[in-house]
Amino acid sequence: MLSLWGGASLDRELRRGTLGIAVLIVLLRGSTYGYDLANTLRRESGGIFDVKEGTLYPLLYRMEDEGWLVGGWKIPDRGKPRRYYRITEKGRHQAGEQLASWRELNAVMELMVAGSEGDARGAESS
Amino acid sequence: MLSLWGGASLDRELRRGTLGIAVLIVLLRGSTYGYDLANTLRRESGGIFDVKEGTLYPLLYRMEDEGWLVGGWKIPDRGKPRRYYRITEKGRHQAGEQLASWRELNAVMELMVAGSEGDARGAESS
DNA sequence: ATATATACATCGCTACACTATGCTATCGCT
DNA sequence: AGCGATAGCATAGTGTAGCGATGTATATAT
Repeated sequence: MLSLWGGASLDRELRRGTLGIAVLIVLLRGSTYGYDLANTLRRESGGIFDVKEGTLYPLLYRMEDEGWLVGGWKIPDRGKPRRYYRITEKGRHQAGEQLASWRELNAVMELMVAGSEGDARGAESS
Repeated sequence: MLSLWGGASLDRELRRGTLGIAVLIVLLRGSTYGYDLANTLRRESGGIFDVKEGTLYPLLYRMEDEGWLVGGWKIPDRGKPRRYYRITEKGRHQAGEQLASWRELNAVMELMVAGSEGDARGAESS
């Protein structure tokens, strides 16, 4: 693994917090379970969200505690029991809020970039 | 000041990592010191980046360790000594990389949102 | 039989943001 | 002269999240 950000496509730090939004967004489409959620995230993000069990399950528990999701067991005809998560009204609201925050943050970042573009050089006013 | 995220301080997570990019971006304009950097970030972000000393200084130390910044003391005619940070070539490169990653992540997020927009309702296929 | 995929759970490590605190220097006010 | 506010850097302590590792268990493919 990389120490801070050196390589890799996208790093821990960048994904932080964002993963939560992504989970809510996917759950807006309908209820699903952890394993499937992980695969969906991995597939649709082109591998950027390569979420581990040790990350995803605790995240889902926290979201359930917050009341954004409700989980329930389903026993399929064959295979292991799955815990399906459905987004609540509160969670739906959160998804909207967090997405708005994300976009605002994005706008702020781009503004700051624009403010730096002109004088990127000529910095050493020592 | 943008209070979103259910009050419970989840925007912390969202800022994580992003703050690092923001610091690099501001330093692209020229060298500056911690206190001023904090104010610049707060002002230009409209309060989103309300960075605390306990966050900023360790972050600057880490970046210096990584070789993205070089710090040096300057004694002003009046006032306390300031530690000015200048971005290195390596840091400049990092800024570009991280910004590209940030934009890629942003694009992925918007794609997933678009994929959820149609069936945001009608989810409860319990 | 054995490997792989499915599926959930949790311990333990590490990193990091944040609070709180401490220190010193200067400025403005009275 | 006294005092609070602001400037400016530093760090110990706390809480929490990501994630690797590991465990459990079933189904399918080779």
